[in-house]
Amino acid sequence: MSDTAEAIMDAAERRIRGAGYSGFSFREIAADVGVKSASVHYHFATKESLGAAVAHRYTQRFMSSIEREVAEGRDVIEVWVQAFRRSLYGDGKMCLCGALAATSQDLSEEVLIEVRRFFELGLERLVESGLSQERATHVLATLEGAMLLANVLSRPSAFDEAAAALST
Amino acid sequence: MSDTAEAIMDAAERRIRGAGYSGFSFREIAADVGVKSASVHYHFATKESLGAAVAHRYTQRFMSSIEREVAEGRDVIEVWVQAFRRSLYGDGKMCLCGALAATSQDLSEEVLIEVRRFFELGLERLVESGLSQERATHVLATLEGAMLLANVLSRPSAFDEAAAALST
DNA sequence: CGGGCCCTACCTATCGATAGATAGGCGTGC
DNA sequence: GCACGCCTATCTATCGATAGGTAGGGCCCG
Repeated sequence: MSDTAEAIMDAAERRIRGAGYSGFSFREIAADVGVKSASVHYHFATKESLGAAVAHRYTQRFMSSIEREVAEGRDVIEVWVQAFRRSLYGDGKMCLCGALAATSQDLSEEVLIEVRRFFELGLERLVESGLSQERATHVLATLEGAMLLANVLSRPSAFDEAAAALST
Repeated sequence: MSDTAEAIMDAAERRIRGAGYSGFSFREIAADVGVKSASVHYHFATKESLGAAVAHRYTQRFMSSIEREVAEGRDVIEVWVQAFRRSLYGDGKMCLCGALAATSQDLSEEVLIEVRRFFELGLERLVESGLSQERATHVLATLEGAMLLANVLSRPSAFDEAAAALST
């Protein structure tokens, strides 16, 4: 994976987390990176393949981070809350897969598969950590919803308010 | 408000709930209603004004329904859970304002104001019903996140799993 | 060594489709 | 007769995608 391809994925990730799948274009990404839109097509043949690649990388990174911290013996719920919280307070944007999931009906199959994978893997990890299926779904839903509220209200503290009940 | 204008808002609401703000066009709406795109512009000068009008109507209807049911003496949490659940099981789509909020960074100010209003009014109503600020935020976040998961996973039962903890 | 060859990583230019938006005309009913 | 509702036709901008070309680096073969 070349530096340019990485930079393209970074730019696409930023754009998607702010404005969803329809919220970014090859020209914008190209401008962000400093190349022409045709060069973005060189690295990613279609918009779908770029979207899917970004979602896949996001999921890998996210789950790896979670697994590493859980392996350190930290409380599972706390690890998940902090993973989302870092992302929110870091740049004030949505969870990438949350932003994509909200408009799931205009995602191509290729992208949808990757987005679903994020949520399925997430629930799987939570259940493996000892939570019931109900509790796992509740935790993931609350964290995604908390990101949504904090973002749209431009009030990060809304995330903490919503997530507080998970820790008790 | 003419029948056509109502039909335009109905069509826009359906499209937005499935694919977000960028996920609908004047031509699609026009085809849904059975007129030409220029006629949609006759009723709503700009896409922004249509989006804002739809979000405003959605909020009004939603809050009115909630208030009516709460006035009947039903449990507040149960009323909120059922309001979202009906929408999900009815047509398998997102909460309109949730779908818009997820891509808040590419909404115009006009639309963003209406979307924010939904969440601010919602929190206000929940607090007025006796919930703490934290609890109100938790409930709204969980319900929005539960809609998100149920939709992207095409598994309505995920909503019930996520929301179950709210009723206990 | 060096010429031929292919590959990577970009470029310019352009395609057809579609987006939101507008101008101006036609017909119906009060 | 004029306001309303909808039309045809068209505009400009932008979309994802493609065609075709170029600079430069590595590699093999004689």
